[in-house]
Amino acid sequence: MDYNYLADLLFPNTTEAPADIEAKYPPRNLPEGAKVTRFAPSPTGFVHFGGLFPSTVGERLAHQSQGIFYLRIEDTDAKREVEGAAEGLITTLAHYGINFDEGAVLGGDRGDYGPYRQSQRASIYHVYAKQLVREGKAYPCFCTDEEIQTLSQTDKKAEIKNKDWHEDAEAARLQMLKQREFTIEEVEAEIKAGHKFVLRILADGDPNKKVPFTDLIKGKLEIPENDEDFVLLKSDGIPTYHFAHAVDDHLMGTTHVIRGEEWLPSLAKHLQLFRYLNFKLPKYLHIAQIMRLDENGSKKKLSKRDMGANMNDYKEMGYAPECVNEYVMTLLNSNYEEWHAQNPEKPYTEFPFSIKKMSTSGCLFDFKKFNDISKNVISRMTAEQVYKYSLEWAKEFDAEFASVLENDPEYTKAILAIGRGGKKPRKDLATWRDVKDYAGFFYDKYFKIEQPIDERFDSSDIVNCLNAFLESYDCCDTMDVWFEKIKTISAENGFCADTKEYKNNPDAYKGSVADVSMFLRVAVTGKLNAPDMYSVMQILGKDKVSERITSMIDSLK
RNA sequence: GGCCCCUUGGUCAAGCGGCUAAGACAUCGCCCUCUCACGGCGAAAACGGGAGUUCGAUUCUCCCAGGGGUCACCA
Repeated sequence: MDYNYLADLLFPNTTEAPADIEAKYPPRNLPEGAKVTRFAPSPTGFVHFGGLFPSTVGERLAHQSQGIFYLRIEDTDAKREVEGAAEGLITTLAHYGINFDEGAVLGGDRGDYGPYRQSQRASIYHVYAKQLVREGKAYPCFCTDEEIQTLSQTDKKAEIKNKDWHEDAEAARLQMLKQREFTIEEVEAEIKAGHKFVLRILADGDPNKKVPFTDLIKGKLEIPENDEDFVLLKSDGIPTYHFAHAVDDHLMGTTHVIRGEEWLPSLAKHLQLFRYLNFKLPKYLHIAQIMRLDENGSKKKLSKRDMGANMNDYKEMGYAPECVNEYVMTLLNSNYEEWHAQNPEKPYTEFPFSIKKMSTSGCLFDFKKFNDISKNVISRMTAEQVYKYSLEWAKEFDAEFASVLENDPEYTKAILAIGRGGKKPRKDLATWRDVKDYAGFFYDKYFKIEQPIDERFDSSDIVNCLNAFLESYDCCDTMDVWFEKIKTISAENGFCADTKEYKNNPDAYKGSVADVSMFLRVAVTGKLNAPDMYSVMQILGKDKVSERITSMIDSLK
């Protein structure tokens, strides 16, 4: 077989040699040990939670080593591509602080190792494809899609759990193997007839032979050699993931390939390809998948459509991006939480991220844990920050609330400052959406009696206590004086002023000072639970406090 | 079904041949307390099973089981 002739037949317009391409992609001038990593999504939708892991790892590894982190768009499948998805991915990633040194950015590409969109690199792949044909390592296959589908029954594979499937697949493989035997004349005839072909690798592996391989996360693995003549170039001349991965990561100088562990089964193909192409193999990090629980209680890979998968949803739910980062970091490096506890003020980017600390097994997404982290992050913010972020959120998702918030910024900030800034800050907010529930009662627009006063109390007693409070209330009182007055009112109306005493002897009283406080709380906030009443009243102001208490009294008469 | 990966409390996980097997979240008590939140103290809760190596296995090896992933001209 004259492979050179075959190569020219298949790629008549490809004139460059691999060496010509290599010259355009010189080694990067980086310090010793610098890592070059990339995030390489296909533009088929949004960034999902699972995608945040490899991108965060890549970003950390590169920037921690003064390396390069770039974005490559794997748009090799026009059928699945979603209009505007690439731009959406870039925007979302930026929202989570994932910034790229090179690659696809809004409005074009940046960097000397592009193009960074695979659809624009067809001619480059063809150079290497042609080279493989010349060396007898790849061959054209003229089988149609339908033929292969029928043979392998892939559309029925869900039902075929037994050996049938295996046999069908084997039959398909043998059929395809025949393609290996085509003569030059036959290929020439097919080409002349205008038939399309896919380019397949001529696999030389024996799956019974295992090659040792070390993954930086998984450790030592045994990979069976590849014997599948997988597709390099689709019939439209665009490469498959496998081929594009090898060519691009080689040319772009990727030192560490970071991807999900679902790629492990096809690693054998990649090892073979790098060997065929004579490329230096990069290091690999196969990250364990994020899981979710299905309705039967078993773990499944978290995928699109799943609750919590779409990162754009987090914005709407009101989660701050730094909360998401924190959670991702705790899952990525188990010692992150400890470090953060010791360095509460430092951003996560100062944490010494370590590959060794990455888990080998998939974890479940835990909203409870995530919310806890979120509460901690927000509790450390200033009232000013909380105001800014919650207003930003409200402007986008709750315009009415936004206008209420910014109607009197100082008032809102005073509210948000309650219990904030001390050693033991309140942790009421996990999301910006929570602000409305937490502090809505401060605004007349949202104030209503949500939880009534316990029915076991006599309304005349309640009215008496509230009236007594109104008479004695002085907004200039200190907290101590304020509370002493409530105690006095309690005692005068048959409620125990001392809660301990009340506990010891509950039958001697109508209730305790805690109950009297509850009357006030419901009257003023409409709720059974609220932040410190003294602070609430201070911020609300005497007029508003009086108005609400009076209103409660009227409703009880 | 073949192949590959994974397996410590409900969840995330320390551990890397000898420990009363950390810690965090969640749960449940108690304390603090005007409620809630915070904070403090405490409780309950785990090495999937079986062989082997070894004086000694959560830790090393093998087998099994369970879970997950993958088997496209998708990535």
